Amino acid sequence: MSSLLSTLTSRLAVTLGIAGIDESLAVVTPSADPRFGDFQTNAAMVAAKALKKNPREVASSILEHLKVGDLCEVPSVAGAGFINFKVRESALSDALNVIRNDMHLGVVSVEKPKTIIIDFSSPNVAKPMHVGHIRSTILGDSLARIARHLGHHVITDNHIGDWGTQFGKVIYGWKHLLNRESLEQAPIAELVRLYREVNALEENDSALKETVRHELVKLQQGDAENLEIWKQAVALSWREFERLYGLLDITFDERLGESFYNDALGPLVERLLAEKIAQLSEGAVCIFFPELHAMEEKPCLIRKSDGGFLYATTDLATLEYREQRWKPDAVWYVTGAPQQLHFEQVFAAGRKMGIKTELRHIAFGSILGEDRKMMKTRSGENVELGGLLNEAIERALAVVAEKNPDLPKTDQEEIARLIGLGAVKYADLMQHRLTDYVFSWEKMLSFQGNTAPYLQNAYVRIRSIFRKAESEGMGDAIATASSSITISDPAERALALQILKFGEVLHAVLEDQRPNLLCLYLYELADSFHRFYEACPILKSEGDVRSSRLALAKVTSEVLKTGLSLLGIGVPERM
RNA sequence: GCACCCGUAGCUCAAUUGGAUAGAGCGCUUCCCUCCGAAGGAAGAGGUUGUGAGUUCGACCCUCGCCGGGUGCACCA
Repeated sequence: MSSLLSTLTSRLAVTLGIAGIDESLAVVTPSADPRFGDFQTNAAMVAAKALKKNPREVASSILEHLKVGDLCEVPSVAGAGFINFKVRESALSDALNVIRNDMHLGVVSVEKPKTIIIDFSSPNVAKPMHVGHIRSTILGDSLARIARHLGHHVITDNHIGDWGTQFGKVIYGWKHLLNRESLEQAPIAELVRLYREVNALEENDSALKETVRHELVKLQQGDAENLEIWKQAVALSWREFERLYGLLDITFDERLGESFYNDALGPLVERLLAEKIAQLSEGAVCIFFPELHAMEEKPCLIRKSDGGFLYATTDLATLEYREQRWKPDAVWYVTGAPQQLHFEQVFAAGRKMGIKTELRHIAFGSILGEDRKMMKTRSGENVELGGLLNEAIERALAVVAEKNPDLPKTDQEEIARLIGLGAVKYADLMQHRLTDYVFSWEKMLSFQGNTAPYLQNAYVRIRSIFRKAESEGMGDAIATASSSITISDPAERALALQILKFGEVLHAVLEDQRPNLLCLYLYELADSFHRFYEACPILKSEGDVRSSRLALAKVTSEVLKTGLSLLGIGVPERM
């Protein structure tokens, strides 16, 4: 079923073809200002440039052949050569009635589904997840949800840091300083304690330093005891990670950490050397990019002079594994902007290895504290994610308890969970991902403005209308609300047009991996609804008008719920 | 030094292939609850989009030069 916009676009394309103009110029967009109609196309102006003709004349000649009378009022040429469309109310009603009965709410799946691997979150074992992981985790999850919703085949992979030099200290600490009880209660905290204590002891004790290093070497060589300790540390860390992912409602298809690729690193380096893709330089093995001007002096190191491997080595082995196992069309890495150079190197190296897959670094900015510096605790440490989420829920609970004290405690807690977690996620996703943003409890938990609670509340309010309708015996009105939507009032019209945009916005989000566009859309949808709600009485109207308005409210609530779910945010029925 | 990212209202941020008079929220000034949830709505003040050129019918967006902030740059991840 084609949407209003896509119908207009295809009609325009046909007309352009007749006029001898490139059909790819047939782009129709929602108008920026209602005074210019509902939709517009700039095709005439773009075409005029290529043809070296007067834009307005081109626009006029396009209109001579364009047949859209069934959908719009007579299109007009305006300004420098814009063509404006004002949709007929009947066409608007028709389009909305189609969407209302469409379980995908007007969202059309992509024509050619891709296999997309999304690599995100990636915490380090034996360390707590902290604010630094928030954006990767939330952004990656949302992109995965949206890509799936549009019909892509998505594989989410949590490439955790489960192998590294920190294990020398952890293992030594485990053997000599372990507190079993603490380990049971708060495993990661105990592992961190071990790491720190050994680190401090090492400072002035070179003999100990050597012992600790030896523990790491034993682990790398496969020593049974050390391997067992390592396995337990990984398992215990996972236990805590999963608890957080469960709270956030985030799941992964794969959890292939760095250690999974250990055995592949040596052979990979040897092969790249043999194939002359890599070479020895100052004792290390590097891949050089003399053909890439910006990276002439930025080689990718894949083996240290002491024989150890690096981050890039694991990434290349991982990439190769993914290529062989899934043959993906794209691999997306959701990590911070500072890692840009690293990924440019890995991608360039990958291309030298013959990998054609679309590789994208989905970079994002930092979360700042109120002081506009990287967010830290007062003592200068990373803010732990678990504590942050708990605080969000507690703060939300305080608000819910105050605004709605009559609700049962368990309901309040459930609502607070949805609001608190939604607030944290939304505050992150609503920002353009590349900009740094200032973390503010007050702003994200406010019920006013562009926040998750505001959107959740818009949904709740609609649900409340339906509860009221039922309690007042308007069951028949609800039943007939599925019969037909009729648009007449300007506020209804604005809401209807906004609802119809849902089908387009998700594609735009995925184009640049920017969920903030979906946030903006949902905020504008809630805004349109509130204006409609003010201007158009629903339950106080009667007959067809009432059932039409109920239906309009219903679709709005469904789009809100679906849209929020694609951001990983749930909605309560009341709050 | 080189590379990348960012400079938009007092503050926090948007702006749909380069489109029409650059939009929201917070804060500030006024209004609107005998009326479906005021957790809302209506109206107002607030801008040389860091800066100087260039390309274009048209530039927050593209090109070049400056200024300011952030990040990264051979054996950490």
